[in-house]
Amino acid sequence: MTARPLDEEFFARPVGEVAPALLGAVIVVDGVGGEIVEVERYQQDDPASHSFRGPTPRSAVMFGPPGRLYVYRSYGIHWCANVVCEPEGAGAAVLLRAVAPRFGLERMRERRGRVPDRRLASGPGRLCAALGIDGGMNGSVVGEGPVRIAAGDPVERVLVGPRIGISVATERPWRFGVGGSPHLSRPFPEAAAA
DNA sequence: AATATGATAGTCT
DNA sequence: GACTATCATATTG
Repeated sequence: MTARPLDEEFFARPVGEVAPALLGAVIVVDGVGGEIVEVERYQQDDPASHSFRGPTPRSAVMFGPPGRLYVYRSYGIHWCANVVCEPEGAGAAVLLRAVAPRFGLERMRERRGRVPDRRLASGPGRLCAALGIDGGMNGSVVGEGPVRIAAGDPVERVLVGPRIGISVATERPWRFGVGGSPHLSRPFPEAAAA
């Protein structure tokens, strides 16, 4: 891989650009990872975002510099990982929802137990478990610590749809996926194409 | 295959 | 005191 590492400059752009651009990129944590195949976009003008009501102790990282990890606990059990976008203060981030396993498969299987490879990292909680991301990595700089993200091959078909697991702003089509990937957390409601 | 439910704890009102 | 940016298991068809 002669892949270009994605740095702060990449993530400083509008989250609406960064989110789909992250599809196909390769995330690796301590050598374990793969291709990003599903993400969601969040921003401050967004009732579903943790940044909606301004900075709080939890969401503070979202308002910090771009290119950092925002990790939070979900439903008391799981970890979910985002990458902060846009200039400092904006409160925008991209939630990493699914990865196609490519490196460190053995390690992922150890951490996830006996599940089919297609479900190793297909979901925000599963992804964090498989890659070993936890709250201790909240605020860490992508590219400087164990977490690396590199540009990947262009994605042939980008799927777009409503986000998962939220109860407000469901009309915003801010979930993005790699068309045809068997590693999506859930299928996209595809418009019938004939 | 689709739907239902319980686990579990931090965050905010 | 209510509400999650979820997941695994159980149940029903």
